[in-house]
Amino acid sequence: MVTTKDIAAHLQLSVSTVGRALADDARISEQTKVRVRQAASELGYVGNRAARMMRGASSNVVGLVIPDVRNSFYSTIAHELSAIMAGEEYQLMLAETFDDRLIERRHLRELSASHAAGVVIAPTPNPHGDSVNLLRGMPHVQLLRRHASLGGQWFGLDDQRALQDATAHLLELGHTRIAYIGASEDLPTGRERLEGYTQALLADGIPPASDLVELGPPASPEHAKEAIRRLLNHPTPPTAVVLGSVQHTVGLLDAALEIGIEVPSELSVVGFGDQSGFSWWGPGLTTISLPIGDVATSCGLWFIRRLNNPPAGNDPYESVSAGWLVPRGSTAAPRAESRKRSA
Amino acid sequence: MVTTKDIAAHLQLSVSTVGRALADDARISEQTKVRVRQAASELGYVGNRAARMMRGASSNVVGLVIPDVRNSFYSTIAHELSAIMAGEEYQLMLAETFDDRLIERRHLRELSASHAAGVVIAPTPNPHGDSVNLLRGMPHVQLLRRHASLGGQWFGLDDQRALQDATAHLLELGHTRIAYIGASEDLPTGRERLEGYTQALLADGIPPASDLVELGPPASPEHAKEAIRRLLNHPTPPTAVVLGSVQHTVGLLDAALEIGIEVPSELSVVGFGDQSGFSWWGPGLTTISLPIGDVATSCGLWFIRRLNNPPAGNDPYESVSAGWLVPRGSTAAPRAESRKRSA
DNA sequence: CTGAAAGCGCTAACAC
DNA sequence: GTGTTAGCGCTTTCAG
Repeated sequence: MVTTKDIAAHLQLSVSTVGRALADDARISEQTKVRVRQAASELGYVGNRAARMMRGASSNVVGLVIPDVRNSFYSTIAHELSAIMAGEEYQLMLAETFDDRLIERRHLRELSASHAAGVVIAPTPNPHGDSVNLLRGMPHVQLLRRHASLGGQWFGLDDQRALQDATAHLLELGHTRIAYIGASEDLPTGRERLEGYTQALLADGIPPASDLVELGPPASPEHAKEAIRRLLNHPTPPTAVVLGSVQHTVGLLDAALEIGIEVPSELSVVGFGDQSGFSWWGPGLTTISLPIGDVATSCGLWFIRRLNNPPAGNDPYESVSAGWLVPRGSTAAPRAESRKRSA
Repeated sequence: MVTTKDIAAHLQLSVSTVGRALADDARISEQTKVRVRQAASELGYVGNRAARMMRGASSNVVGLVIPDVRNSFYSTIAHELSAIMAGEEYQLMLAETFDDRLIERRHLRELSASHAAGVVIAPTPNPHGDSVNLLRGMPHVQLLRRHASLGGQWFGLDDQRALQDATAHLLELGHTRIAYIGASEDLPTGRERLEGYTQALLADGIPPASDLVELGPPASPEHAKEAIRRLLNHPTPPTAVVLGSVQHTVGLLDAALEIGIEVPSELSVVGFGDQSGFSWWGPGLTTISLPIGDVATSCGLWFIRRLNNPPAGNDPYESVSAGWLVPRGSTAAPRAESRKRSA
């Protein structure tokens, strides 16, 4: 291992001069700087981060704290951030929480103990008080999900508008009994999405019916499977359903094939997010496509800049990206019989 | 930050005694150890890893070097490893190579410079000499892919058998003109898979035809799209196709819908791997399901054990897991006309 | 059994 | 402009 000492000996200089030259200190002559830099690259000098960290510097590690990387939303995010970080000499630490606030806390402790340069986090529904404190001590930004206690820096989606558009699409087709299966309200995104669904109905003068709303854990396809069974056993079943999470969409698509629901004649379906395979399903899934990759990229670039030149204050910053409806075959006007029945 | 010095002061001991007690040194009395341990936990002492690293210790970081985490194979692996590592006080560093050996080298340099505890790697087709040397200096294990120069520790799939089984399934149905679209031969897994395909044909007395084999970059769905067009424009087109990579499978499924290929009547298809959505596609995709999660788990557990008690030698260790055929609707006997034509 | 002291590589105060 | 020195928290001689 080549150290500053080696360079100093090689050039008959003191370690401090070498250190200063490498740090581009104003007090060092240009000539010396050049000599030092050259010697450093010749000898293959690589700064010892452990030593720097002992002097209070932070590491080049950025933590990515997310529920589950198998979810295509989060693997896309991991990919985009990893690519950006690698280009900027940062390393990405992967930390999965499974929506468990204690696991989340453990990861944040670990990141804090290792003097992480920063944290990008999609928080659990209700982060632990310790987690809030730990994050206060590290530069961080929230992604997709947000929790007021974790500060005002956030990059996310317009969740309300996404569901509003999805629901409006079904209303335009003539549906009136529209069900919603989505993430529970303890998640901020869950609240927003439910609100979008509700608002769209109200805008059309349709009172939201609580027996058409099925909320559950966002990471569970099973919830959607059970929910759709319940909904279809209803005396006057819905003629359409809107999904409020990727995993619920996956669950519903599986269930529809298992049960043998006829889409769109028996039931129209609007999915959430657009991943490989949604276009293959049955007549093609009409869905809300969301620019996850772009959100992650913006977030990554913004965060890097912040890490490289830390701002004095901690001004809130929000970025909201909108999705768009991708019409495919899974939505159609309700059958006459259904319309009559629901009238 | 609580240090050993603080504990020493608190207990009227020297730092060395505290350090030794925490390291469970034999020379320290049991009583002192107990006192020290108690004080440590009371004061909330957390060892400073930077300081330890300066003394030559390695970090608790395990690098995961893979082509692209958006690929479901690799996101599954990232997930399983991350879960195992978190439980053992290790942290998982995500490093994507995009099958570029220079990016791979950069990641390995970074991991080496940060004294990573170890590396789990799915190597690029032909790793750089520097990468080989860097890995020699770190505990490591190869996953899925293997390269002889990177040592004999490897966890992977029985690639040859997977393709042999897939091809045999089509032969049993009566196909004789069976095409193969898969990863290029510079990838060890690519060679194995092609070999499996070839062997199955030979076992049935059918000479492999080079114009039915389409090799290309494994991460590119586009390659499969172009390949299937070429194959179908053939004067005597194949009646069936076997895929030799997940991305090629995705590409082919997309292309089949775009072009409007009738599956299985016009073309039988056997996919590679089984991910969410494959069962939705058309009549359901017959495919080779592969136990990626299990392979990753075994690999993770084995590697952790190795990190915790490093063995004297570096004996080779190989673990091969087999996949299995999942028959669905995308394969059927060839049409009489096809059979006649190819006869 | 325990303590004192040195040193890992780097940076920052303090000289000149 | 450059050199000297001290110290970050820990482990590890070397003394007792």
